[in-house]
Amino acid sequence: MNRPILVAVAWPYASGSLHLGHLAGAYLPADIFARYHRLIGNRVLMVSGSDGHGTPITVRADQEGVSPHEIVDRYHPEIVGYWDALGISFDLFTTTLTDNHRDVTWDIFRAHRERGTIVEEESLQFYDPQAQRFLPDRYVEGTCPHCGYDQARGDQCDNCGRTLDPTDLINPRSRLSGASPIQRATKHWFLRLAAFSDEVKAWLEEQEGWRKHVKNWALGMIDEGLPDRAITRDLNWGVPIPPEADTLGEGKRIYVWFEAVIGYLSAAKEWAQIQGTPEAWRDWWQNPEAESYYFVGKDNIPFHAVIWPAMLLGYGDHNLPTNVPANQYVTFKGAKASKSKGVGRSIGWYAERFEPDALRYAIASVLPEQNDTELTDDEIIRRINEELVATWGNLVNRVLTITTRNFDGRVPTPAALTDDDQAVLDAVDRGLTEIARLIEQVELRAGLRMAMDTATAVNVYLNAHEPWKLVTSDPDRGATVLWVAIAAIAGLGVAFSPYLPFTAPTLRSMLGGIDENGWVRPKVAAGASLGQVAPLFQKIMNDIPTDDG
RNA sequence: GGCGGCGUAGCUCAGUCGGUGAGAGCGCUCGACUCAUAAUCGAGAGGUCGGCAGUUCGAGUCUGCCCGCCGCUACCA
Repeated sequence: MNRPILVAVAWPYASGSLHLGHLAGAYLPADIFARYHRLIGNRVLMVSGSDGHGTPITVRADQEGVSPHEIVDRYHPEIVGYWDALGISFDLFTTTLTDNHRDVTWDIFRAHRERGTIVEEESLQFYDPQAQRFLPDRYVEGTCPHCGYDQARGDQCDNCGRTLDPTDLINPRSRLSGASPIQRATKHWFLRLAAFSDEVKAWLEEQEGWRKHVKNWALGMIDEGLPDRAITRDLNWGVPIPPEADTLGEGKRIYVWFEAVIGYLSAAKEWAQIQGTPEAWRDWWQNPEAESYYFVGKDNIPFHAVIWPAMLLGYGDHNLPTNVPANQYVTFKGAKASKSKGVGRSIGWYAERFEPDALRYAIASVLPEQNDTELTDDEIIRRINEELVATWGNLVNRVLTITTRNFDGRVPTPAALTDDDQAVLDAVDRGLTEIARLIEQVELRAGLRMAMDTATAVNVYLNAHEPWKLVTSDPDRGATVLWVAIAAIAGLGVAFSPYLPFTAPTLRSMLGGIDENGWVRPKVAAGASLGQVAPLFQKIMNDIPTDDG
């Protein structure tokens, strides 16, 4: 197999620290998927980057009295540090602040403008006459028409939770100056999404293997009708409008939702340039055999399952997503908990306290692929101690300890295999096949479960044949059983490797230096010297503060 | 309010096209084993599948209504 696989991962805002929800929602599943495909020999390109534009960044910059660029310069390296610490193996993790990204954005903008699907429209917007600025909805405050709350925002009432339009507010006022905002005409560029409704709908309907909530959501959105959507804003921070189209007046930029998704393409081009093969990106974007998978949270479904495909259709000659395996959310104490209870804890907090593979295991075993999933620190520790260490780590340790002690640190030489011996090896081979199928369907949690179940089968085999007794009562048989167990562990090591990339090479060297050789049970050579045996994972004792600590 | 998803054992979750007595992991109880990080293996207890009504020979699975949670609702992305 040698398929081109694009692994496109959501672009985090460079405006704050990421938490475990981000990791579980997008980055870890993307990495597991990418590592699997690399291992089976596919050409993987995994890209993302920090989103340098957008409201959260300008809000934070305003709060701190620094430039938005300073915010990005602070958080982008922190985010990159997470990926290094946890082995999230991007081929490129860039930002949206590059000239390359601007150029690609302009290219798509121009293509749509030429075909008439980006058009100029005039709209009325609130304007603060005192501050002399157009006001985003959330900068207009007033009294909620539904509940009477007097500090409702123009986009939503925080008291009753209803969605609002700024014109709904009673006695609207500007949050900047307190002045009464006036409605004033302003021109913006709009994307005419409706022009692509039929095409996107037909495409969505023929997609198979998509998650139910993703497909239904996207189709429902189309059935409700896709309105024209403004892609520029009255801002001074963002990708500029192409010069020939920058005719709407001062202080307008392309808004982040339009350009951020373009990052997948611009990052591929940037990667190709860095490689010194500037045309190489085409293999993932224009090769009809290429596949593309977009790992995002459920809040991002409309942008990846409807809007981005529409943008690509208008651009032409680029592949639409193969799948958008959007995850639900990880919740912490009902998602409403405070930082002190664990919600706001950064990935870095966990990365400093847990071995990376242990943390990856705990998160991968609760990936919210179907439902929101509740996760606590105690649950993470439980998964590591009761599952990872007890079943898999201990299996490796018990087998290699007996072997080292009785066979002079070498892989024993087996006699003829019995049916039981062959059966356990067959179970490992079947496990590899099944796990591969699950990973390709992006059912990563089930894949990991299957790997653990297979490890249990090997533990069962050991308990049934008791090699620790055979080594004295029937040494040939003992050698055979241990050889089988080592061969099984080698196969399991392959199955676990996309999930546990840090301990995968450690295990291979313990097993006598076997090579990585695709998604098959490796051959283990009798007589090979085993490496230094040590537990793959440490059990976590009570020295890590948990939710309540 | 509208749209979508979800609500299954103490906890975290599986249940494909409706069909033999509803599943897994962990926890719990009992037992086996003792090579191994007090790890492993086996057995058992534990569920009116959110509620009500309906379709059907038969529904966790389909339909309607209700309750609860999450997301979206186009100026957060």
